[in-house]
Order: sequence, then structure tokens, then C-alpha cells
Amino acid sequence: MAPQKTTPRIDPLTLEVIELIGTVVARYHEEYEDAAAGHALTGAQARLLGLLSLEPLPMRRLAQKLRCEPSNVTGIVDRLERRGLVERRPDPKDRRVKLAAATAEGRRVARSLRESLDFAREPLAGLSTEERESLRNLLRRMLGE
Amino acid sequence: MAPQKTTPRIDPLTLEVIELIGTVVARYHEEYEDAAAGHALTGAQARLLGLLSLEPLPMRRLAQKLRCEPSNVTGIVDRLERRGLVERRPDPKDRRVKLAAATAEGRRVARSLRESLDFAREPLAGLSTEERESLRNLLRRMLGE
DNA sequence: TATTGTTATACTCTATAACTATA
DNA sequence: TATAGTTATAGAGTATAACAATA
Repeated sequence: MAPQKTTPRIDPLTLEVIELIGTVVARYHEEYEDAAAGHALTGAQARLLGLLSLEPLPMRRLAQKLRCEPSNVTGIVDRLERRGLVERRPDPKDRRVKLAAATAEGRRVARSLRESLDFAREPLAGLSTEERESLRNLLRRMLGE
Repeated sequence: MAPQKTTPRIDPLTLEVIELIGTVVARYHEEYEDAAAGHALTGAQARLLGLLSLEPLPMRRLAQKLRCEPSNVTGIVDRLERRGLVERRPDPKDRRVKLAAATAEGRRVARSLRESLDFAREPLAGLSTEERESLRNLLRRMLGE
């Protein structure tokens, strides 16, 4: 009997692109975690603080954005609040809701964190404007936008 | 007094590319975790099993590849071993070393996992060969290869 | 002495379920 | 009754430090 093909064969070119994307993903994450650690934050704390640096959000919304259970957000906000980077405020429109908001110090840390995230800035610096446009268009198409 | 610029200004094009890369990274990770969960594995377990499906490795090497402390590898291998996906073997050349190796079942799960990771295959399917070559070249240059 | 793997410990993130206070 | 947030609990990943066996 003939050997069964369980996977469609992938050409070497596609395979290489997949591998390159994997490398980008790995490097991106590594830099993100390092940058967070450089500010004594975990990855989850850095992501949450980054969201709150844009606008205050209800705990529930944070959970949705972080794609985790609401019960987890309680702990992450607790730890950031203990360090004075985040605070909880009542929502005047619904007394069940608590709005998490970055403090002035939290926004400062978030900005500093953003600035130390030079992953994308540095490697893209080597590309010309035309190449960046081309990369943008390819990524857009890849993501189906 | 003039407002101080703490960050070099980034042009909108570069900013958009950065954002697109962020989206790719997020989607890649999400798919990876989902695929792992579909096999009742955590991300760390899936990554370790993936490495061992290629070749047996000393615990120390695994820690280096996973970029974590060797003490963590003990636990991850323990849990995979309990499920019969991995085993520990002595290294004939150095009796201090333990070689972690995927079992036949472990290799089967690793292959199934690889096949369910269609992130890269699917979105790339929409690109022509020329576009993939162009994407490959741009990613290569971005990564400094 | 140095190295390999393990254990012990403590912290964080995670999901689930039960609880409270509002709506 | 339904929803928002919390608490309690348990499992997993992580780093640090100390340890046994081997080099």
C-alpha cells in the first residue's frame, strides 16, 4: 500500500518564510520580555500597563484585551497598584464597575518601556522607504487586511 | 520653553509596519498556544517536545534552547515523562548527563502538533511565489542575515 | 574544583468555581 | 436574574540557592 500523505507538501520557499517569521516572533518576544524586566515588570504587567497608559479601562475590558480570565486581572492590577503605577477608580455610571487607570508614574514607566522597545525600530532602519512599503503591503495581504 | 522630544520621531509608514509585525506576532502566538492546548500541552511543553522530536538532548542543552534555567526543565520533562511522551536516558559518554528523548508516542504528538500549526501556511497561501520571495528577502534583511 | 541534574522555595500567571455588590 | 469584580484554589512556568553525583 502507498504511504499516506498526512500533510500537504510545503515548498522550500514557503518553509523558509515560515521559519523567518518564527525568528521574528521569537526575537520580538525576547526583546519585549527583556524591556519589561528592565523596568522590573513581568510581560503581563507591561502589557496591561501599556493598555492603561492610553486610557482607563474596566477590569472586564482588560481581561478581554489580554485574553485571560477576569480573576487574573485582579492580581495583576493589585501588584501594579502596590507599586503606585496603577489605581482603581469607581465608574460613576455603574457602581459595579472599577476603572483601572495608570498613575502619572505609571504613564512615565509605560513611555520609558515603549522607548526601550527598539526591536522594530532598529531592524527596520536598514530598509529603504520603498522596501518598507513593500513589506507593509505584503504583511497586510498576509493578514488579510 | 520648547517641549522636549524624548523619542526620535517615527514616520507613519514605519509605525504601521511595526504594528503589523506586532499583529503577526500576536496571531502566531495565539495559534501556537491553541494548537498546543488542542493536544493538552502547555506552550513550554510543546516547544520542548518539538525540540526533542528532532533529536535527544541533554537537560542542559534544553534549558539553553528554551532560554530558561535548568531547574525548570526538570519539571517540564517530568510532566511529559509522566504522560509517556518523553523519556530520560543515560549518556554513555558522561554519567552526569541525562539525555531527554521523545518516545514514539511523543514524536507522533509532535508531528500532529506541527500539522495543526497552519498559521504560516494559510496566510502565505494568498501570496504569489514572487511575493513570497520578496517577503523572504525583506525579512532576511530585517533580521540581518 | 567545576559541571550536570535535581530539590526546595517563592513568586507570577493561568483557569475554575464560589462569593459580593450592584444592576 | 444577570453582570462586575473579587476570593479561594490548584496547576504550571519562572528564577534563585543549595545539594548529590560525576568529571
